[in-house]
Amino acid sequence: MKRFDKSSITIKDVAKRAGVAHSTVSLVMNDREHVSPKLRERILKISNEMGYMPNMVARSLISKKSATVGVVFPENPHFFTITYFLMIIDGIQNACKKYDRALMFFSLDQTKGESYYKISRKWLIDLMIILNVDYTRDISKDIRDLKDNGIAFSLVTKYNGKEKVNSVCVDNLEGVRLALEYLASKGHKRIGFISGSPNSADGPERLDAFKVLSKKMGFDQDEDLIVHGDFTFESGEREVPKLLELKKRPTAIFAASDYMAIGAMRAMKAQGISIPGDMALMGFDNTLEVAYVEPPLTTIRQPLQEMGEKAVDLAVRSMNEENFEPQMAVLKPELIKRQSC
Amino acid sequence: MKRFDKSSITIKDVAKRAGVAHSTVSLVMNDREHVSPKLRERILKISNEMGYMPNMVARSLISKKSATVGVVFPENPHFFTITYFLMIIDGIQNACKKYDRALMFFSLDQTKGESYYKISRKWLIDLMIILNVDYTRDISKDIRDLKDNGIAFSLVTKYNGKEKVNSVCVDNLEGVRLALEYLASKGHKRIGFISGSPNSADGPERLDAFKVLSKKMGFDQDEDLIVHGDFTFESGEREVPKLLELKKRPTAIFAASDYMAIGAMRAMKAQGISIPGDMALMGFDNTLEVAYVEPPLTTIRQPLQEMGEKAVDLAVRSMNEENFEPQMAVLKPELIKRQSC
DNA sequence: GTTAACCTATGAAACGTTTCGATAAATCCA
DNA sequence: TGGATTTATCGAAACGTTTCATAGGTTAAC
Repeated sequence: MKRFDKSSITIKDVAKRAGVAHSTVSLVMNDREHVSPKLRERILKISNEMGYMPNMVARSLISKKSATVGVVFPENPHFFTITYFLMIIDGIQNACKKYDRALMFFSLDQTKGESYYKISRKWLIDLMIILNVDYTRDISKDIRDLKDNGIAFSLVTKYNGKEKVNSVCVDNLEGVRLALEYLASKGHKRIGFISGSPNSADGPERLDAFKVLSKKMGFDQDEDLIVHGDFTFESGEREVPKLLELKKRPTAIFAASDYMAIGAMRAMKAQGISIPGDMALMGFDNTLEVAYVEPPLTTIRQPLQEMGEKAVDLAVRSMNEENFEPQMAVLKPELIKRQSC
Repeated sequence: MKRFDKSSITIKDVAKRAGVAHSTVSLVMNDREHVSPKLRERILKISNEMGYMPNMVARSLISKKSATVGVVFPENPHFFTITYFLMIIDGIQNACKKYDRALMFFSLDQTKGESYYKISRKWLIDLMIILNVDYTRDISKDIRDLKDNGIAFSLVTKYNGKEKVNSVCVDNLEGVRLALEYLASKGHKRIGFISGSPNSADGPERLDAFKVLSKKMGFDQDEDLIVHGDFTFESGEREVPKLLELKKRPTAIFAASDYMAIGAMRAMKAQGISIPGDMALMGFDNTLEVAYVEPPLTTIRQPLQEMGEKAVDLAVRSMNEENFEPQMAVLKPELIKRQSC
């Protein structure tokens, strides 16, 4: 096993060259007071000449802060191909730039069930973004550990535990309302719904919203107009035939995620159903792909990038502001009209 | 500014509880020899009870290794929405799991032109993957610094400098050949080409391959059958009209990237051109989106996930094997037949 | 029964920072 | 001018590890 040891320039090297104590150089590097302007100037010049670069790891060890944003993501074989998450991450990366932090990723299956808190301790992550919590797993102890130890974090999902935490989510009721009102305006009153995963925050919320609003708006109320997916493409493709087989077919289908809508679209095409001619189709999320499908999918946009950025903003505030109360940011969805309705 | 200081369990805490020196605990934690089985057992038990977790930062500082893979990515406003890179990253993440390393990202615009080497020193990154080198920037000094200091790295692009380095790329000549032979087999002999960015490795390579092969295969050789894009959607949309305006139109268009092909597709649709009825269209890459466009795009697959994984594999080997010679891995492309030809 | 060889465990030093109390120098005020 | 106050700089300690030379304690060999 090779080692690299040609050591790089440290704060002590700079100090020696400048003929001062290395603690003084440290003060300069951190823009702290109590250093005379001319000495500061001189040290800065020398450190530039020498190409000094602070060692973030040593800094991290002593200060117990890491200058990173740690993103914890759920077990998923091909996480980095799921554009839903990636748009959130794009927002997170934006924020990283703003706060000058590097980005670290931790996959839950890799960390073998280690708690969020343990991950943060292990890597001295002081700012953590938690994506898409699995509701079958009880994370309340974990959340408490994070809070008790003063680690700043946000969830990008709704959190139902009793602890007050930073979280960012979309207004699902409003999103479903936008969709249903739009479909109603197109004359639909018999609407099929493909629900999302019951083990998430969004799945049940959108389902409830659909039930409540479709009743209120006077749509057909048959039990079998609702089928149950899990947000994935495959589940959309699998579930939509149940709607198509109904003696009395819906005139529009609303899927609780874009992936399911695209899956449904494939299944519908396979049966020769024309969209929107024979049947209208709507999705939810506005992920990257949906502008490219044929027909381009009408959907409800979740402001995913904003959500990622906001999650970091909140965590940063709870780190910096003395009496910051953790908060839930509920962002507004938006109707994106394309050609599938 | 709040601080979190409720300190966590360290190796010394475990040592104290076990009544041994902390260096002994260290030996146990690292599975090193020279510890009697029964003591090892006891220490392991105690450390589990106490929930000990090694501090990776301290470990990193002393060992000058970081247990991470650092990915350096090019300046790009929305990097995390570019599926081309993300598929590579998905492969890198796979490898991270395999080698039990965490993933770190460094955006070149954020690091404000810091050299790769400086980034690696700053964060003690000992394994680095460099995505998509900009050929207008001379990185040879940077590359030499990395090599001289024993930092393992791979480029995910072809590297033309004189230093031997790990790199992973696709066989562009073969890819273009697959595309052209397929088009020829469909009876095309007048083929328009949209080239990629001249500041990359792949752009000029695919362009040259097109020129050479299209001559060899006896296709029409008009200068204006070639237009110049930069791999982006917008450039495809912008450039393709030049081909459509030709007095003698091509019967097929081959774009050097999928994004350009999709852009071209939009422009062609806007002019009422039917694909593949009026004109065939091929892309290159097989990014995520192209299966969803209408018609689904026939393209040349780059094995992006494999490339990401291979890049890490090579870097790991050059770190672990005493006399490992850096190598260039040229992966084979593959023809993906869909419905645009 | 002595010496050599080995194995286990130890303690100190090191990694590159930040922080903090102490000291020295400079400035102030009377 | 001298004491008090402020400012500038320093040195040591700490962060949580790994590593390495060394000291005891066993065992093996003669």
